[in-house]
Parts: sequence; structure tokens; C-alpha cells
Amino acid sequence: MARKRFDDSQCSVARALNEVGDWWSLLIVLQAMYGTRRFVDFQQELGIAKNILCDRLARLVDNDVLRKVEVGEHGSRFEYRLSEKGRELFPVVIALRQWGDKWNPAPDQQPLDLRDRKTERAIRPVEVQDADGKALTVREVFVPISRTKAG
Amino acid sequence: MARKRFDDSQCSVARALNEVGDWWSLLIVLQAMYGTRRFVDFQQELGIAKNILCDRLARLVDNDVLRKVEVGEHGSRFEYRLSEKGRELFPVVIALRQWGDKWNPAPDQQPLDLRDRKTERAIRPVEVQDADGKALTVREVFVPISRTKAG
DNA sequence: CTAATTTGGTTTCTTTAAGCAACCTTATTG
DNA sequence: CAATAAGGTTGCTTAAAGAAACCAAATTAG
Repeated sequence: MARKRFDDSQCSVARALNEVGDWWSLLIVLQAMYGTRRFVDFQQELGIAKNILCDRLARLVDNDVLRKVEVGEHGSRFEYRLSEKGRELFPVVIALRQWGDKWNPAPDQQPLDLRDRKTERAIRPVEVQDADGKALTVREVFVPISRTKAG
Repeated sequence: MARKRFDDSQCSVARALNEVGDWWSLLIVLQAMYGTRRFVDFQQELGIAKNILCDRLARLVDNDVLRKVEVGEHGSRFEYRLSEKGRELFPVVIALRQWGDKWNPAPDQQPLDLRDRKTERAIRPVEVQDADGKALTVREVFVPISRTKAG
């Protein structure tokens, strides 16, 4: 595949994609948010090859998106849990999920119904908002000119 | 690469990733949001090989994320513009950008400063919110049990 | 009006990663 | 004590990414 490396890119989206932008990583993070923690469970739920899963988990751990935790007294049983950094991908994943539900709905599947544990009310669509919480489209924003180079 | 096809996946995140989850597509969408429209400009700004750019643009057009518009009277000059569907990736891209800025900051780059055109005030971090606009973490939500299979 | 350049590609070749299957080691279970 | 499960590693095949060369139509320069 000869993938280009973006580690040093000036664009933080490119750098973010370097960590979770490959095919499987974001799906692994998603599964982790659904509660999956064990190697075999990721493998079965995602239908991913073991060597690829191995590689992705290791990279996600390297990048501090997941933490690898020994469970069972003598080691050799592990869990992969989301770190704070990994958990903060929540808006990304949910925004992507909502976008997919809206624009590529599966006929036999209703859109994600995610609810607040306390109130049991559904979440809103993820939006880019101004300081007052009003939704903004891409056309309603701008990047102010700054002295240093922008990404 | 032998990439697995997710077109028929039950998971809409997987289906979304099928459209914009490959290496370059989301960066192309990002560039388009920054205002890029021409083939050569994408090529230069992203540093992408022409054949790959060609392929990605065609796929994004196929998937209705971009529209290919003839410009110049006799055709053979084109612009690639975001569709409504493409524009609605805004929260996804911005959430990813903010995540990258927070967790992988470049030393010589300040985080994205995106502002409301009208008020000139900075946008907020993209969040998952409850019905009242309160931010929710992944731990504060649940998926209610439903009669049909969930993604 | 002709030559050079730009735009938007296509083709060929090489490199590299994804997917599959087999195998392996250390627990735990039966 | 044998079988199975967890968590990998290794080797092979296939397919996609990247680079570079080439190309045709349209525009611009002279």
C-alpha cells in the first residue's frame, strides 16, 4: 500500500488520521465504546484478521488511545480499555454514525438511538456550535488571519 | 491491500468509513471545506498522487459527497464542490481536528481558531449533547434495547 | 497563428499493507 | 492429564498506494 506518513504534517486532521484514520482503528474504538475489551471479542465482532487486529491494538496502545491491562492473576489475559484520549473520540464517532445513518441508512436498521442514562432522553445531532450553542454550517464560519502559518 | 468491503455492513459507521474512511477522502473533504475546488489545487495542497486523487474524487462524486461541475464554456475544466451530504461532514471533520489539536498538538502550530462570521466569536468544542445541550461522555449514555437488531 | 503551458487525466511499474490460514505458547477447564 | 481458549506470530497471496511517464484538449503567450 505504501501509505504516506503524516506524523509531521502541519495539519492536525492528517495527524489524527495517522492514529485512527486507517480502516480498522476507528471501528475498534467504536467497539470499545460499545463495551468490548477482549482480543477475541474484537476479532469476532469486527471480523478482522488476527494479525491486523494485533497490529492495530498495538498501535492504538502506542498512541495512548487504548490501554492494555493485565487481568487474571498471572497475566497472559488482557483487556484493552479506552484511555481518556480514546474516550474523547466519542463526538467524532457519534458524528460519523449520525452522518452514516442520515445519508446511507440501512433499510432494515433504525438509526442509532443513544440516550442520556439519567433522563433517558435521546441525544441531539452532533453539531458545530457558536459560543451560545447555536449550530453553524461550514459556510457560517471563517478562520481569522493569524501571524503564524495555519494548518 | 485487499480491503474488506463494508457496503452491506449493519454498522453505519462502517458504511460511512466505506465512503470517507480511507486515507485521503476525509482530507479531500477537509480541503474542500477550506475552499479548494480544482484538481491541481487538491493535488498540490495535499501532495497526493494524481491517479489516487483521480480515483478518490470519482468515488466521492459517486457517493454524492462531491459534485463535479463543468466550468469554462466548452467543458474540460472542472470544479469539485461539496454537496449537502459533503457539507454535513463538517462536525465530523471539526471534531477530529479538535481532537488532534488537543492530543497531538504540533509545537509550532496553534489549534484551529474557527469563528462565527457574524459575531466573530470562536466556536465551541464539538460535543455529544443531551436534549438540553449539556455535554455527555460515553459513560453517560446507553442504547435502549429495541426489538430489531442494532448496528 | 503557432508554440508553450495548464488542466485533468491514464498507464505502467514497484512497494507495501490487508486478508487468510496455519501454527504456537501459556493458562484455564473438564 | 487432555482439551480448549486467549493472545499472539509467521508465511503466503492479493490488491491498493505511490511515483513517474505519457497524453489530449483548452488556454495563454508571443
